[in-house]
Amino acid sequence: MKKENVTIYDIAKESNVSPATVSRVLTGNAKVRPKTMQRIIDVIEKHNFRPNSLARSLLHKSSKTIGFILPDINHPFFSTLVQKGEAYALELGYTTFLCNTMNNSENESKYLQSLVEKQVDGIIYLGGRINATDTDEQYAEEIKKVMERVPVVFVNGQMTGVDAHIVRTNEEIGIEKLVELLVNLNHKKIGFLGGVEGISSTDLKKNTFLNVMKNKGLVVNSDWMIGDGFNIESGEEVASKLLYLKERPTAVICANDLVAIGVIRVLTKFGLKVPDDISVVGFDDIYLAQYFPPGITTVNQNYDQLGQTAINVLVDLINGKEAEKETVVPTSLILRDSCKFYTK
Amino acid sequence: MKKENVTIYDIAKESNVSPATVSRVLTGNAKVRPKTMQRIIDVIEKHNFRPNSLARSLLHKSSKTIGFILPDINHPFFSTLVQKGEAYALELGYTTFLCNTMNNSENESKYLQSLVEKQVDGIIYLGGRINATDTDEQYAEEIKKVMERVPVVFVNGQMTGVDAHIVRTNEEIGIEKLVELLVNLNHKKIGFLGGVEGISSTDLKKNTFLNVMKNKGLVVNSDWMIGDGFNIESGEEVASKLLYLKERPTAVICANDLVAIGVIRVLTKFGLKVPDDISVVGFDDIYLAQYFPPGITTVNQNYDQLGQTAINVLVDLINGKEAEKETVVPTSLILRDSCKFYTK
DNA sequence: CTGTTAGCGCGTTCAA
DNA sequence: TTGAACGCGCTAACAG
Repeated sequence: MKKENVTIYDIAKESNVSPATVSRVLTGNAKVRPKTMQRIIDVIEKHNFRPNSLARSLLHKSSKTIGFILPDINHPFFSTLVQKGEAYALELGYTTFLCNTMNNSENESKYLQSLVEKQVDGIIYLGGRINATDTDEQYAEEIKKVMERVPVVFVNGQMTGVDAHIVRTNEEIGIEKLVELLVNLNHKKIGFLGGVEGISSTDLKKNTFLNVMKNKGLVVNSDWMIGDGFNIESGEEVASKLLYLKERPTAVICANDLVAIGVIRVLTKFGLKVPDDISVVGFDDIYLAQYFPPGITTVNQNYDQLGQTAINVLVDLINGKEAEKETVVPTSLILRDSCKFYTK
Repeated sequence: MKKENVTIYDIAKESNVSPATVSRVLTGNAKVRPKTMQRIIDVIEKHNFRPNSLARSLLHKSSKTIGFILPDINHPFFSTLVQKGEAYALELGYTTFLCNTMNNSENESKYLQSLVEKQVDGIIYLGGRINATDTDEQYAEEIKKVMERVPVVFVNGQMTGVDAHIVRTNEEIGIEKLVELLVNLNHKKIGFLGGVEGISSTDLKKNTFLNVMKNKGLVVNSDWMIGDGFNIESGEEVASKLLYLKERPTAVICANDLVAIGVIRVLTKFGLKVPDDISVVGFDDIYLAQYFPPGITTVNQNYDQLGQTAINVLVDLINGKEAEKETVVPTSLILRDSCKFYTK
């Protein structure tokens, strides 16, 4: 099935010019006599010739390619973010490699290697290892070695001991806004559901939640901070535990919208109405949040800005420019119908 | 920001061997004295050296890379399918380029070019241009030129005049099963909602629907075949039109699950209960179908098999083997709670 | 078992 | 305005 490759030599020969002239036409880097140019273009079109970007990249030591490492392309948070980043990178002349690790740490290593070998100009790192609150020493070493060769930007993550550029959502303020909303709605018993201990975004959200509650003089029952996961199933699981409690919270903040969906499902199934009997809020503002009944009040991730900023920082790094070490992207509260004034 | 590249020459020099020997330990293609090997490995590790796969691919004329062209990575059908295909390709030693065209035909051209230039070994084509019932002549020419250089597999699509290998879902049987289910549930007034005219999968589904209905001796009111789109919004829109009809269908088949979700939302909002007042079924069995209340009866796409088959066919083509010109992947009916026996 | 060499396809000197 | 020649990093073929 080998198809013979047409090269600039073939084009050159057929056009009675040198390969260098063909190259000039291709790149537009130098003047070529219009007549000659036209002749060459005709031959190129005739053979449907495309230059080999491998050879070009080899020469330039730049592939105009950015790699994305992400844990799960099926999770709407990541797919949305990646899409925004990709679109913007394309505008800037970069194509992208999407590396979906499927939440598998081994795959992260493989892909990291692969991206280096493929000579990407930069890497955007999302989730996975950089989401652990306690950094694994070995992983840190690995990424540091990668960073010696290729600039890397972490999105919503960090690794202790790794001096990477970071772009992140302001999750603290997001949680703060949610708590304040619920408190304004007269809720005093508020819980936090879902997430995974040891994952930095969860830990950060939980800590922020506890702090804000404390500042408001509100007590958090430890039974109200449970859950283990980021998907709908884990939301269902945690909600069913909630049902057995003698004293239930009147409102819950969920680690993300998927968890909120799971929680709402189970509560509804067992006869509790959202928001009438219990208020539920999420985080991320995924596409579904507006459509899942009753419409989920949540915190918008500002996907556009997050994606573009990450790319901007990375491209600056690629070009040897200075860049902010840490950029924090603001969030906004999205009010829908999953929470309500508490009247008791 | 240029980081100087370590090459096998540097490694060779420092290990007091020739570049060829370094290459041998890298590839494992020939024997090297263990002691020498160890010395080389040490130097490689010391410098954290990784071979440049660009150079390697240039030499081998094979990049061990597969490109995916897809219209929308945010659509769960595509993201799920791509994920399955990608995972399987990885097992076979191929990394993948994901090219998300964002439903933009220009981007399809760009990415097609880009993949050829990047010397991918093969291309999996999903959606977009190959989904048009009537093929655009120009697009056909373009893809034919690509196919002269790189093997291409179409998934759930086709182009008249383009002799491509195709792997597709058995959408006809899927629709047939849905109609039969509804008829067995005593429904006689059945509609088809959503989809876009001129998109082959829609046209195919609609035609199959009409044929099966005819064979059952059932009449389809043309007011019951409406809609324009594949997302939740379009489902909402079409459902609101349904509400104004004097005579409404007692059951509707939706072009996909997202449309079904939109339809259910609006019907519910206006006081019609699903499935009590009207039965609604979808297509694709996306992740959400089981979770969106009341749980959507649908047709499973068999993502694993679809993805793996596509990759298998493509890899066969890459290796110059014969492959089935068209492979049809079976579907299965997934029964949930969005339809019900009609009792009037 | 190891070294030398050539060439994959391209773009950029330098020289004409 | 054009051409000749080199080298990007790697590996296969050939010698030794």
